[in-house]
Amino acid sequence: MKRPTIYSIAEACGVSASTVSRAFSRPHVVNAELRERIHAAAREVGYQPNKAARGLVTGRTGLIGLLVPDITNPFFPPLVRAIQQAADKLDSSVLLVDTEERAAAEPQLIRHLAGQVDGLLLASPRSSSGLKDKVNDLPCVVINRRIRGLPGVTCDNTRALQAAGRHLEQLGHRRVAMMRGPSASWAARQRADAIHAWAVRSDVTLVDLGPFAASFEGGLAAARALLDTDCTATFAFDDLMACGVLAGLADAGVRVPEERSVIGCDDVLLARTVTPRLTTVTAPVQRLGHVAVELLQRCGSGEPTEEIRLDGELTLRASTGPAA
Amino acid sequence: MKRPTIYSIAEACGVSASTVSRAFSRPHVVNAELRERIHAAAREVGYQPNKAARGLVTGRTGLIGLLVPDITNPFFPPLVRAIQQAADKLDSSVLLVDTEERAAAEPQLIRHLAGQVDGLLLASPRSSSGLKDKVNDLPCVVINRRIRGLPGVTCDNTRALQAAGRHLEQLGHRRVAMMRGPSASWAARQRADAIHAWAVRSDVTLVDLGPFAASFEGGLAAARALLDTDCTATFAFDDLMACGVLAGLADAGVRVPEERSVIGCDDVLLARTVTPRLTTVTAPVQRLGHVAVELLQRCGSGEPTEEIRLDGELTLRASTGPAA
DNA sequence: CCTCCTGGTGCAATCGCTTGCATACCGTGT
DNA sequence: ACACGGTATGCAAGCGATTGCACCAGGAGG
Repeated sequence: MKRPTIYSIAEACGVSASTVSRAFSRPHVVNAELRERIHAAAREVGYQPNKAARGLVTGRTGLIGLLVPDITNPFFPPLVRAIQQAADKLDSSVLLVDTEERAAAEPQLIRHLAGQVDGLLLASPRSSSGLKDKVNDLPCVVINRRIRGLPGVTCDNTRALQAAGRHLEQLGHRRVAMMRGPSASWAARQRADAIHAWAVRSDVTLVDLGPFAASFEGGLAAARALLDTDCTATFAFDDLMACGVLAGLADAGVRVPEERSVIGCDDVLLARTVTPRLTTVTAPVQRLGHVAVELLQRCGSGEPTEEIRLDGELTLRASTGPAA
Repeated sequence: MKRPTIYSIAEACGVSASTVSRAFSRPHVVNAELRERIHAAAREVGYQPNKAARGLVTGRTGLIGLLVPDITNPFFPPLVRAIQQAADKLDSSVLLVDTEERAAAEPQLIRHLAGQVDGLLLASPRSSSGLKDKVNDLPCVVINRRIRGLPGVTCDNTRALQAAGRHLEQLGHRRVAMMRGPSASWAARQRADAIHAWAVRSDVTLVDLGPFAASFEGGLAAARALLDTDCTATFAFDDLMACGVLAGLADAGVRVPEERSVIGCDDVLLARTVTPRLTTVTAPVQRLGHVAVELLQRCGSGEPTEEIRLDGELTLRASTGPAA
C-alpha cells in the first residue's frame, strides 16, 4: 500500500483535494464538521503531508542547515540541541553537517546545502572569505564569529575573563600565563585581547604562551610550556585545552590548585567531570542557539542584519586557589 | 534574480529541459560536447537542482533520519560523524533528531520523520514496543540495540569485558564490583550478563552494585557505594559513569589505580582526558556508523533483515593496577 | 422579488524535475 | 534504394501539494 495523499483522503471523504489541503494548512476556512471528518480519515490511514510536494510550491523546505566544524568537540552538541529545540518551534528540522575542520570544504558544503534549506546557521566557521557571497540571498546567521555583512550571535567573554583575572589577582597570583588558541580562530583572538586588556590594568605580569592546538594534546604541550615559566596560574584557551593542562600537570606531579591554578573557557561537560573541577567561563549555549534561530527567522523576513552578543559568566570551581 | 532551473539553462543553451535534466542525472546519454556546454552554463549561473522537485518525482529525498537519545552524551557525536561520512557517499544528508531521552516521544518523532527521509537510523532507541510498526515500510536500522524484526548493528562487548575481567584477575583482584547502568538499558543488561558470565568462571567474587544513572552524577553515587564494599576494582557501566567514580574516589582521597582500579566502557573522549586515563572497552564507533548506513541501503533494496555485531576491544590505560 | 455578501467548496494552474515514448538523423547491410 | 538499428533529442505526462479564482447556496437588505 502506497502512502496516502490528499487525493486518497479526498476520495474517501467525498470532497475535493483542495479541501483536504485546506483542512490542514488553513483549518479555519473549512467547515468545522467537515474538517473533523477529514482529520479523522487522515489519522486513520496515517496520512503525512509530502514535504517535497509542499516545498515545491511554497518554496519552503522546513529544513535549517547547521554547519559545525567538529561535532566531536564537546562545545557543539549542547548548541546543536538548543538549535534543534528552537527549530522545532518553527516546524523545522535540522540538517547537520560536520565539516571536520576542513575550512576549505566549507564554501562547497554551503553551496550544496543552499539548495535544500530555508536558512543556514554557521557555527564557528573556519573560513570567512567569500562566505557571504556563497549564501547569496539565503538567510544565514553566523554563530561565534563576526563576519561583515552577515547577522550573527557571539559570546562575549571579555567581562567574564576579566573577572576571572581579578579573581586570580585576589588569590595572590602575580605572574599569570595565557595559553593562546589557534591563531586562525576568531575566539582565540577575542579571548587573548580581553586577557591582555585586563593584565595591563592590573598588578599582574602576563606571560604569553602558544599558540597551541585547541585539543587535549594541545593542553599537554601547553602544560610543559607552563612548567618552564614561574607562573602560578594560567588561562587556557578553552576547557578541552585546560583538561590537557590538568593532565599534563598531574603527569608531572604538580598539584592543582595548590601549586598552579587553571582557568578554562566554555564550560563544557568535561569541565565538570575532570578532577579538580574546572573554574571556567560559562558560555550561554542555550541562548546562543535560540537567538541564532530567531535571528535566522528574522532575516528571512527581510529585516536588517543584526549582531547580538551574549555575555559569558565566570563559574568558580576547584581548579583555582591561592597562589603558592 | 530567482534561482536558475533546468528551463533557464535549457533556454540559454538552446536545448530542451529534458536534455538539461539528463545532462545531470544520466550524463552518458547526452552528446559529450553538448553536455559540457550545459554543465558550463549551469556552473556559470550557479545552478543547483531543486531537491524537492526531484524528490517529488523520484520518491527519494536524499535525507537519512538519525534519532539519538542524547546528543550531549559523548558517545554519540563520533557516531554521528561516522554516519555522516557514510551518508555522504550516498549523496545523502543527515537529519539529526535528539529525543532528549524522552522515550515516549520517539514514536511520534519517527512518524514525523518518516514523511521526509529515505531511511531511518535509530541509535540506542529508548522505547522498543511498536517501533517496528511505526516505521511501516520505511527502511530502518537500529544501532546498539536489538529489536525483533528490524535490522541492526550492535557492539558486542562480551569478549572485551571478559578480557578485562581476566586482566583484573591477573592483577590480583579477588573482589570486584559491577556498577549497573539503568535497568531499562539494553546495553546495561548485555554488559552485566557478560561480566556475570566471566565472574562465575573465575576465582573472583562479583559484587553487584546499582543500578545507577548513566551519568557523571551516577558515578559519584556509585563511588560512594563502592567505598562501602571491600572491592579493589570495579566495572563502571560506561565511561561517563567511570569518570564520576574517579571523581568520587578522588574526592574521598582514594587513589586510582593504587587503591582501586576502575574500568569504563565505550572509550569516549572523556576516557582519554581524565586523570588517570581510563582503562576501557573501546567501541568501534566508526565501523558502527558505516555498517549502519550500509545496512540501511541494503534493506532499502529489499534484502532480508540482518543483525550485525561488532566486537569491542579492551584498551589498557592507567586506571587499572595491581590489587592493593 | 432582486441584488449583494459571505462562507464554503471545487477547478485548474503551478512549482522544478524525471522519464517513457515518439521522433529525427545517420550509417550499414542487402 | 530500402529497411533497420542505434544514438541523440524533444514532448508531455506526471509526482503531491498549494492557491487564486470561479461558483453556489442561503440569508440580509433594499
